[in-house]
Amino acid sequence: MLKLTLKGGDVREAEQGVTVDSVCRDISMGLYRAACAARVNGEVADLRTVLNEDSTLDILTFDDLDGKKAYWHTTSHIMAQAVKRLYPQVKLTIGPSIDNGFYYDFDLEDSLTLEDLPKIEAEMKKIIKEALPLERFALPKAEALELMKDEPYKCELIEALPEDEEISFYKQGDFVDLCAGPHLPDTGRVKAVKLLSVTGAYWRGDSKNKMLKRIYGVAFPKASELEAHLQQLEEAKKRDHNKLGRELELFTTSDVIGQGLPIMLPKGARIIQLLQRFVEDEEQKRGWLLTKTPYMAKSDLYKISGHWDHYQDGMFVLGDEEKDKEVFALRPMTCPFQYQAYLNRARSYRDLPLRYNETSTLFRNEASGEMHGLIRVRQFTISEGHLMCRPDQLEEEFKGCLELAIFMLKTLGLYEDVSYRFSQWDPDNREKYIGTEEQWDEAQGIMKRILDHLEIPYAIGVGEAAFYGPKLDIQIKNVHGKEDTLITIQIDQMLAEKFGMEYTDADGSKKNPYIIHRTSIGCYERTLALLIEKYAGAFPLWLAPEQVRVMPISERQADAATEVTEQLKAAGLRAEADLRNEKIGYKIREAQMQKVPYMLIIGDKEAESGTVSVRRRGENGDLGSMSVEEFLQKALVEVATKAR
RNA sequence: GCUGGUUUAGCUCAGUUGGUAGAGCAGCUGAUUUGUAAUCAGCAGGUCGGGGGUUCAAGUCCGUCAACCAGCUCCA
Repeated sequence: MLKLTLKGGDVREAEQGVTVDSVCRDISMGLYRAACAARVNGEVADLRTVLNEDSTLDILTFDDLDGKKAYWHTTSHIMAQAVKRLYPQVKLTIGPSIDNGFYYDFDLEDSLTLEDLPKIEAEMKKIIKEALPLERFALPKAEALELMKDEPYKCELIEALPEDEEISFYKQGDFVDLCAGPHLPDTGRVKAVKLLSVTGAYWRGDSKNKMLKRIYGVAFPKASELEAHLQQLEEAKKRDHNKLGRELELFTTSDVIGQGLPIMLPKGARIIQLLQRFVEDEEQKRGWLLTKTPYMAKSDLYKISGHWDHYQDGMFVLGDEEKDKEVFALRPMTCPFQYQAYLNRARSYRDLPLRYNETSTLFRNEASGEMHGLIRVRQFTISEGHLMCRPDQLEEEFKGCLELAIFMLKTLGLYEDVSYRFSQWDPDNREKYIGTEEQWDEAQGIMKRILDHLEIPYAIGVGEAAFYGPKLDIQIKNVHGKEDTLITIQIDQMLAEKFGMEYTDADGSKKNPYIIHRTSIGCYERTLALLIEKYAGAFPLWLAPEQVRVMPISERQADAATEVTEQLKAAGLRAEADLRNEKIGYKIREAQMQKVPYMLIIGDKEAESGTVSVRRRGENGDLGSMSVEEFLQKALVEVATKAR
């Protein structure tokens, strides 16, 4: 008999050679039906796994991440089988599970559009109904290649595996796929499936390769869960900054201005102004010195910095090197400009650290397909800064930059939504970077020590570094789950040397300072986009473009309403009066839709007594009546504390 | 840049086999003077994304360019 130690420490006895699946059945039929995979001695495995020794056994259901992965991965195989049945000439590639479902990439000459998805879904339902068992088998490499001889992409994958490796396959009915697993025991375990979209994707993620057709989908054990998930996707769409930001008249775009060049409307511009003032004031408190540097420079500058060789595709170049005496380029980064400020005079070790900040507008010639709302644009304004320091100051200064970024994120309410990425270079892609291997090892070593010392939990992003150095990127996901960099802090020990930036040390020797590139709040456009989604357009009072809407019940109270509005404005609140002869319910509805935080309602009673009836955005009843002064105090405190 | 989709009034959308554009909301005007999420009536608003082509005739069919959306690649 075998001893199986279950989750929670229970020990069960079982026959030698029992499958995990039958252990599940012994435990309970409910668990048997819910099981997706198992963790056997710490390794994720199929439910068909045969147990021959004493083991720890953890049954994974759809509620476990690895269970979910097996479920979705199996669904992707079902989809591949369905596509293969409908389009026998299709060539299979890969089909993994992802964070929120699965996809499979196909090489198919026929066009494949959204309209084809229901047909594929129907075929998948047939396969599910057939409840085909998924059977695993392994072959030596030569036989694996023979088996997959009609699948060129599979052969390419097999070729890349070690010579002596046993290559695993999964078979369901007439469909066989190269796959490491694990999988559900049979296709009948999948219940509610929905195919969501069909898009293009490069083979092996390389734009030089052929573009394949990718189908995304999702599946759940219960139809109601699928329904809820689709509902959630719909809700997310409503928060999408690109939709909401336009509806709330924060920004717009224009065909004749061009892609990636949003127009900030008064409300959006106001929010950015508020953020900018807040950031600049906070930076000043923390010892940062504001610079104002030009938006463009001669190519000479970019040749020194390395941008000309490593970033030219990303720059807007004015003029032609062949024909023109001088060629200019709009700046894609602030670094080389602020370095010129450093170079203004000789620096002593006593001058360091020197912290330069700038509200810096940058221009990057992104490829046409990359632009997206306010997240990815061609012109943006960033709270950029460069800090020159001595080696002994590096960690403390890095920490200061990080603390500033965290302070900003916490104030905005975004801190709980971010994660850290330690972005390193890719040694196999040398032409992307300047500097030597030794310099990279050193810079990354320093950053690693600092991050570990500060106990920053990070993921590593290979190949995500800037061309001049490693980065700590603070990542955030948008409402659709897509991740972007919000804030970045970088250590650079290469550009100071290129620019001849030095300081005289205590012993009289000349040294290159370390440079920290950093942003404190990120670029304002992207940060605004994330804020719109975070708050669904209902900004905290201190950031709301319109903070108070004053509404008289009838024309009789118009003067009182005007007076109250003026009083609020004089105290610094952004207040507007709605003096139209409309029903009060109508006015409230409009203010609610525009997400105005406070509505002040004035009837005869209020007008006489100098009070207002206060209503808070999103709430059904009024907070009650209070004097104008009382409201003002309350609101000003809320603004001052940046309450959320 | 690549794959697919979309583009009709300020917004959300109708528009039949190709036969010469419609609704609701918003806007304007008037009436209503209103107590908590849509008061009533009228008016105005469109080179159907731009520019070509096919046709007796194009919102509708076919190129092309642009913008927007999803994804890939790239990136703050």
